[in-house]
Amino acid sequence: MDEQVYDPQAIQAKWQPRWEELKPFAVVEDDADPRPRRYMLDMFPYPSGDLHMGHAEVFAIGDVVARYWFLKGYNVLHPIGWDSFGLPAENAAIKRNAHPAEWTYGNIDTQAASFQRYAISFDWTRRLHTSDAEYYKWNQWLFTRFFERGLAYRKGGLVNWCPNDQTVLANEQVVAGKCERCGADVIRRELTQWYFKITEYADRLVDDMARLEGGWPDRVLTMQRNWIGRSTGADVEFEIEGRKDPVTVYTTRPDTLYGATFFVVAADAPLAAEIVTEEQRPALEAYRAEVAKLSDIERMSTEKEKTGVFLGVHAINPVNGERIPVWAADYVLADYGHGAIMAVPAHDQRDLDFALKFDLPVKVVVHTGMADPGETGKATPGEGKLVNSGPLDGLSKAEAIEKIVEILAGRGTGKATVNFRLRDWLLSRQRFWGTPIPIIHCGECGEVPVPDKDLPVVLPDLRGEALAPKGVSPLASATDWVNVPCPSCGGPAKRDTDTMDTFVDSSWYFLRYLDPKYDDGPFDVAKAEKWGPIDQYVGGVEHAVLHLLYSRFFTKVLYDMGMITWDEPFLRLLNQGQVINGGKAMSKTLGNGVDLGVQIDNFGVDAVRLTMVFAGPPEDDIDWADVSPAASLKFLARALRVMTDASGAGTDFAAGDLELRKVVHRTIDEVTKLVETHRFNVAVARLMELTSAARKAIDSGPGAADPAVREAAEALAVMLSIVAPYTAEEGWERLGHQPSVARATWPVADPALLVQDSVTAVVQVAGKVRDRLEVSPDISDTDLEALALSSEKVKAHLDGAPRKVIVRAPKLVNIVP
RNA sequence: GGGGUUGUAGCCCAAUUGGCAGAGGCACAUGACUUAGGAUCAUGCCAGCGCGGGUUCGAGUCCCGCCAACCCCA
Repeated sequence: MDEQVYDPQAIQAKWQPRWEELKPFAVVEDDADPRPRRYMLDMFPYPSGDLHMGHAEVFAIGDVVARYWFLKGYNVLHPIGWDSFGLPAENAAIKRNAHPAEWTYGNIDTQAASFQRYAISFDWTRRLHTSDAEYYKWNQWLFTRFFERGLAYRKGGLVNWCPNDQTVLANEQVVAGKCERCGADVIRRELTQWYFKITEYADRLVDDMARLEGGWPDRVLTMQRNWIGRSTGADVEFEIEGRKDPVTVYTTRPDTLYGATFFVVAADAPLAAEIVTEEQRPALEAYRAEVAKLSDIERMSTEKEKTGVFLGVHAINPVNGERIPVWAADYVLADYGHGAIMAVPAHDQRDLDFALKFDLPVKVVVHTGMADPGETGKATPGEGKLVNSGPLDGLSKAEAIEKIVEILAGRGTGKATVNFRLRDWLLSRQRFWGTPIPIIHCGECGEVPVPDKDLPVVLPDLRGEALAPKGVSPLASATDWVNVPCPSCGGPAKRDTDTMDTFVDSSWYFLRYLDPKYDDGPFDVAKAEKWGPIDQYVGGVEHAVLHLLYSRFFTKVLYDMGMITWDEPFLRLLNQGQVINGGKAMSKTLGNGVDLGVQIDNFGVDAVRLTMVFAGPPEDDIDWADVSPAASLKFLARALRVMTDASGAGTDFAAGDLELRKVVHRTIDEVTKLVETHRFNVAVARLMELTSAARKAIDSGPGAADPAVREAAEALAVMLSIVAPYTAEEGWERLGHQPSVARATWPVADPALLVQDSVTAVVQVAGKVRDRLEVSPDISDTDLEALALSSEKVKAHLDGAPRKVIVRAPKLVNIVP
């Protein structure tokens, strides 16, 4: 019987074109539509070639949620687009002597075709690409608004520089001292760059995370909190001998001020060069050259041997007037706090390491009960009573902090303050394939934004060798493009030649989806009010601090601009795991990659999707060596056979076999709860049980004609469609329904069919099961106890009257002899 | 070094949130149907829950300590 043979490729070929006609997921924007709205968003892909196993997992998981919502009757927005600016396109263009757009849009077309085949429930009419001028025009428009609000500014300073990619990087893009993208060691360079003032939002970014509790994974919230790194402490002013103005340091431990025995300035801070004596200057210069080669991570590592140079001057401890030597060192960072610290070696390990290395005094001011740090080499950062600290003696840490801040404030030499680890977002890049920064530099007028009417500033047509990295932006070589009249005075001026970090593109794309052709602004404000914020966001945990932090920042700025009424973009976040192979991440170099296309050719789209969903909890990694798409295929064949066999069954469900009906409704009830709580793997297991129950009913129960068999098959088709849409659609048709199953209604369990006639009560004696009793589900504790105590099997284990009987009707009795 | 997550059959994973350790799948074994089986169907096998304590009538579940793996931060 041919129709019984399950041929996934044939079913795909049959349904894919039908769906393209039916467009079951196109959103109808109709204000009269009474259905509640839901916005489902997958992190959009970078077009680096065809889709791979990682994409297959995220999008399969996101699609389960989206399709579930469609079937539950929500008006669902589920869009797709491409994060299509970025370095790989540029590198490919250099290699092939081509334009980055060729590689980019070629890959996008490939991925789009794969998505169609993979049957994700996208509304294709909202497709966008961030490398389209009609998209990046609005990056420029937003940049201009940020500039006007003082949130985009240019400053000189030490920046992270990737010598391989020949561009600067944001702090977030430097991982363990290496370029996040290419792995090269990042070095520090002094450059003038554009920044977004994300630090102005640091407090709100921390505080508002309280509202995300429960909706976001805790670990992501923790990672963002750590990244922002809010700490409370104090600014303290120290006089430096020979310098007019005092120098401010930030400390989280102002209570230990009496224990400060030396003073450290970041070697690369301007202050070091300013105050160093002429004798010591050559030593400092040599030292600075060494330090420049190190990353922040290396500099702050507690493992690293401490280095430093005495600057030849002394500072005055403001509370006790002690003269303490001033050193330059690399373990203090120029851009954290004020680039200088008071060193308290007794109670800070790094300060202690430094003191021991250079033979500086160690003075204990907190009595912690631990051995003298000067002897042991172990600092005592814990709490205790203050000692050797004048007016602070005898106080606890909290009391001492309060008191010292009061004393300092009274003298005008210090104050309580909050400090952040978060730095401003360095957004300019010296590369081509990105959004040009819409600023014109004029000798007379300074930085002049390109007027809105002249946007977009379109990229000049550069290709091949012209894009090769050379330390300045390739845009600088496009002379015709660079030289423009100043919009303000009309005099000769030059365009800014840097492009924006591509994280700008992804910081607001979810708003552009609402109407990607919208021409009166970056997005339609009315639609943002209707659809936003995103109800469910799905993507990888690797974006825990980068993309998710930037998007939150943009959302808050847009809120402040009055363009949206919500100030957190993503209400719920699901981080799916990675697909690995043999315990290791799939990679080209390891040669352990698994080709998605080959898997689909062998097992079909549905089997691959099912494998992804069934492998385990969505947030866990999937080891491809542990799963079996062949087994998934087998199940789908069984399911389709059940749906086929049920096609002749009766339609009067109420007349169906009661036992099977109960299974059906219990399954509906459980699967619904499991999908709601994202336990998709368990939901699939329940569908497998339902399939087996229906199979048994057909073969050795009431038979294929029983209406309960149809009820089971139809519930199966609808519920299975969120994971395996092709198989479900084919089954739905064989059951005599019009396509598409995507427009069906999620089944509802009948409460009357969920109640059980009897349950098994377990009777334990001293915790050991001695008997099982079939009892009514609403038996009383007293009745159940009596029943249990009269059991012969129980009596056999009892010697006289029990000491205690615990009854949990209707499930359990435990008798303590 | 600090913080977090996880640890249940040979393997991937469940367990109504304190109540019979097993739902589903893989692998394996046996049988049925078969020219055949790497198809299909049926049946079966396998752990006492990472280790050690504690609370409790009762602990995979709660508490403490330890070990291991992974992830963040240093």
